[in-house]
Amino acid sequence: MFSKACEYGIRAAIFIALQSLQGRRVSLKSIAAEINSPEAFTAKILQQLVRSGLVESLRGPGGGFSIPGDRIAQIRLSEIVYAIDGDKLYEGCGLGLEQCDARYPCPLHDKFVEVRRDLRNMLEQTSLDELLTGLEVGLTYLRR
Amino acid sequence: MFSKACEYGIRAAIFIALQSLQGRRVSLKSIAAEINSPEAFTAKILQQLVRSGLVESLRGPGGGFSIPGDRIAQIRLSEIVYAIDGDKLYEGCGLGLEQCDARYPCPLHDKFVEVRRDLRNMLEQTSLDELLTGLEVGLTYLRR
DNA sequence: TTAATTTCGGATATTTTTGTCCGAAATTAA
DNA sequence: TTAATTTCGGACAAAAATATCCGAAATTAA
Ligand code: SF4
Ligand code: SF4
Repeated sequence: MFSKACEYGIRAAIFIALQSLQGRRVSLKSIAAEINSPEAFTAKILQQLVRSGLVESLRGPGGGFSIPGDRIAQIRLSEIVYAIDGDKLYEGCGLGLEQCDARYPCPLHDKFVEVRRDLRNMLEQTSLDELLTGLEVGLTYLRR
Repeated sequence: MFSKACEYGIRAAIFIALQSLQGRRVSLKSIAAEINSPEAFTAKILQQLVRSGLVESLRGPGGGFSIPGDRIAQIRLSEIVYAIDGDKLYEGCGLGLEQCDARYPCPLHDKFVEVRRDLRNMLEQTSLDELLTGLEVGLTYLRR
């Protein structure tokens, strides 16, 4: 459904948020270890999130990544997906018939648009903090 | 949403079905031209559909691809997708957290499963002939 | 039988996605 | 100031998806 990059991005964001809640900044190293992702590749993705303003970073000893407390409830999954995958998710038609005449939609059109809209809605309505509430038991659930 | 291979496969199947209804067998060449897809790549995909028993092929002059009339109403989009992309569509979790403990689902779980189930239902409930009925005006809509 | 047509199958090439390496820049602390 | 730590950025590498090439096999018709 999503690209690997997107999966890593979401998982990383969840972990960062979880630690930020407890006032901890987390290093790339610990993130990659926690979410079980390739370190250097994860770094690239984190940079995208930083540039998009979804995550804050600080260099040097004691540095790392964090998300300000008030942002955790604001940030939606859709923002993370968009920062990484762009609007790939929202454009075009499942059949690859992007230029088909919208005035004569195929029978699949309504159903297809509906499924995609549902996915979009889900991502837009789900904030980062919502994902944390189910993880109170531990971080096990972020690993494969 | 789908792979390119899958898109070409669906479009090709639609065109073959449309022509088969009128008793015409269609060549790889005409398929690729009609659905605007790379010829050799399309050939590979058609072979997958043939091996899966969704499409019939005949070699030699006058040969080509076809779908028996009675099969056109039977074949579901899900079968085409499955023949090409396998069960990629149905497995795992959108976050890539496949081994997370299902007893402690994150808040996204229900929503995510629902979206995927809707997509699956849509594909399973849509037969090839349904897609044809919207195309009576012409084949223009199969091109980009 | 011969030639033409068309799918089949394997090898190869290109592009995109995923992943790695390494040095530079920033920050902190000794 | 120096050394250590950590993110940043660009170049590079590997893997997967997409796409091409070409000859073999099957079929048809002359
Ligand atoms: S009408 Fe059918 S083919 Fe056209 S965009 Fe909608 S789903 Fe795709
Ligand atoms: S509970 Fe959450 S993380 Fe686990 S499979 Fe479901 S959606 Fe994915």
